[in-house]
Amino acid sequence: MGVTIKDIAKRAGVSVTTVSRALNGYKDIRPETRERILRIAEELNYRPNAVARSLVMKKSQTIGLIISELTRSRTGHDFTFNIICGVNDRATAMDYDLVLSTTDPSKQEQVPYMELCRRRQLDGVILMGIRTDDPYLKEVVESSIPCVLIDVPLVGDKCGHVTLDNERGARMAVEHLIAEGHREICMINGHAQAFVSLERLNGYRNALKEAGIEYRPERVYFGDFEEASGREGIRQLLSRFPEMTAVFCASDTMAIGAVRELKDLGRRVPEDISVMGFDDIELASFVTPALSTVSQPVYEFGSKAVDLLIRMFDGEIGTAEVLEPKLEIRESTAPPGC
Amino acid sequence: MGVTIKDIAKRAGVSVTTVSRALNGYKDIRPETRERILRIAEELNYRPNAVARSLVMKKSQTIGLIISELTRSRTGHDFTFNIICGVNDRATAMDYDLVLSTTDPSKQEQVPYMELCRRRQLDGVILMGIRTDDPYLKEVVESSIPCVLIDVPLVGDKCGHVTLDNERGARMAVEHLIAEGHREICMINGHAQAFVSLERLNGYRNALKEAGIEYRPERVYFGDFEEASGREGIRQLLSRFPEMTAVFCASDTMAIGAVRELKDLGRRVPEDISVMGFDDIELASFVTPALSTVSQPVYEFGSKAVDLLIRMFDGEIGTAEVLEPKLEIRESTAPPGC
DNA sequence: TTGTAGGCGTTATCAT
DNA sequence: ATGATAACGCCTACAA
Repeated sequence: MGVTIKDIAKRAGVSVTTVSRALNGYKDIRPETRERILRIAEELNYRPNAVARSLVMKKSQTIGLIISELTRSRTGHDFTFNIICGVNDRATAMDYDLVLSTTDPSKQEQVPYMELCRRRQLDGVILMGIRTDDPYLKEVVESSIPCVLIDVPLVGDKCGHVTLDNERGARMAVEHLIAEGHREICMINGHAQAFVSLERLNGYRNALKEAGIEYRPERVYFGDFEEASGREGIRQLLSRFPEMTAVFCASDTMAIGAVRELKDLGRRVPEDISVMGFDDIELASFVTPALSTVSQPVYEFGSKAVDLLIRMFDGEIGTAEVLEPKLEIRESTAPPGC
Repeated sequence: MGVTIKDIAKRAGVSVTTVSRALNGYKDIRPETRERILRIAEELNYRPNAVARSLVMKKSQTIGLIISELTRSRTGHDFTFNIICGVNDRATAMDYDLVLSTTDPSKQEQVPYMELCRRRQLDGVILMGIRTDDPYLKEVVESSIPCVLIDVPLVGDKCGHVTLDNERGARMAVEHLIAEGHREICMINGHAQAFVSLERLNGYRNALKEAGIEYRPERVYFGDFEEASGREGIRQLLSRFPEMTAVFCASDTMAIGAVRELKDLGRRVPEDISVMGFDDIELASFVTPALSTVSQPVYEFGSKAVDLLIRMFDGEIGTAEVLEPKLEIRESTAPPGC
């Protein structure tokens, strides 16, 4: 079936060694011989067998993108997709192939990430969607295979991460609300098993502090990033803090849930309550009112992750890549009582 | 680094052959020997090297998912993502690894699909997003490697496809419009290099015919599935056919564009003009008014594609999998003048 | 039931 | 400048 260097060697009347060297651009080969070999390879439409090469080189030119709970969360859709795009594009550009894999902690998968890595000899992996309490997180970070985490701020010898300056993003969001005149600001946060939740909470708190507004922990509802928890969150907060005029949500999905629930409750957004999201998913600009939110350069998360990984292949140690958020003001926020 | 069957053999005091057979469940091996080998493999945390195995077996237990223009089209987002999920989940369940790859015909990539296939010894590929005028389509179908196309109705010995009954879907959409009382119905179609456009056009035409409404080709605008072309399309159609009361769009993205343009033009949806979409992307139910549309079981496209592929591995010839559309009536359609 | 030997396609070492 | 030869980790006749 496939033509191999052996076929070329035979046809060119040389040894496979010579063919291999000619093909790989070694210098110690007579130009004419090289020409001839290259020509024959061309004629025969030869394609190197990456599998054989991986075996002997112990390097597969392949990186793995491992996504936790790919299918389940709706929140992830847009975010995940953009990561995939970024990773794929950059990997392709850098001449790496990409294998996609997913895990589902709830399914108690016994054969986790590293299984795949060793089996397929992946040169490195990019991990996303992992919770801080995921039992395999430790395994991955401790393993010798280079890895890059998305939104999990760990660094190690062969482990780095890329994330957003979440504290800053949240702070910008709340500062905007304050600048508009709000003082009674609640927060609907993600679950505590995500580092981003903690950092966004810090941002919320710091913004209040700087404005001289008291931080009250009971004004923070912990949801799970999904729409339903946004609905639930706003309902609870509203009943306990009827004086609230604005809410900052740690995800657009929750923000959308909050807006919908508010609508059901007969409250207007932003006239009665301002709602700020986080992420800037595609939906954010399509819903009514269009969502004011904090935008993350998600595609860059993916491409930076690949770059970081490849730098570690080249011997560098893991680092942290912290990207900058950008405020995206649309229609869901306005001065109170406006 | 990695432990191999050689290590196990040494430790167990047997030959690698015996180890290999024990591990692969051959029967011609003494139970005690097998037990011992299995135990040692466990102890050593042995993992078979898929690369080595692929080399000798000429089978990689890997399928490729090749997506044309992954990043560029916004239309594709939701559709593509769901395909990825379906393919990934099913492939994992069937014990195949997945390599993701993309092509961009506009970039004149010289090393197309088959390159990847041969290089990585992919057992088969799933292709999506390919235009009928893509130069590589022929190459793929003619090649000996099993392939499944999404939305391109070709079958061959080792080539099958999965698609929707697009004619029926479009017919259902237009029939719904007609049932609501519309008779002046225009269409915003996708580009002619997609088979689905042609079939949806057929559905539109057939629905009109069955209702005794004259089909007028000039009432069909050909866009490119993207939002901008929905805007452009509705503008042109409206100026030429002011009597129009409804429009059927071949994609939700174009429908959303049409709705937005109508809004800009001061027309109300659905009071002045009813708008029907196609695809039922996530956005469809979030925009205002929520989009009436034709739903495709996209996730199933992905999983069915994997199933079909694996059946071809087992010797079956390519077949066509045609899935059923489902009407999703929401708020963007209503009786005319309502 | 188990072992020997050869090979999968490639690269690397060491001669020549 | 080129060629044997030996890996890489695994599988599979064929022997014993």
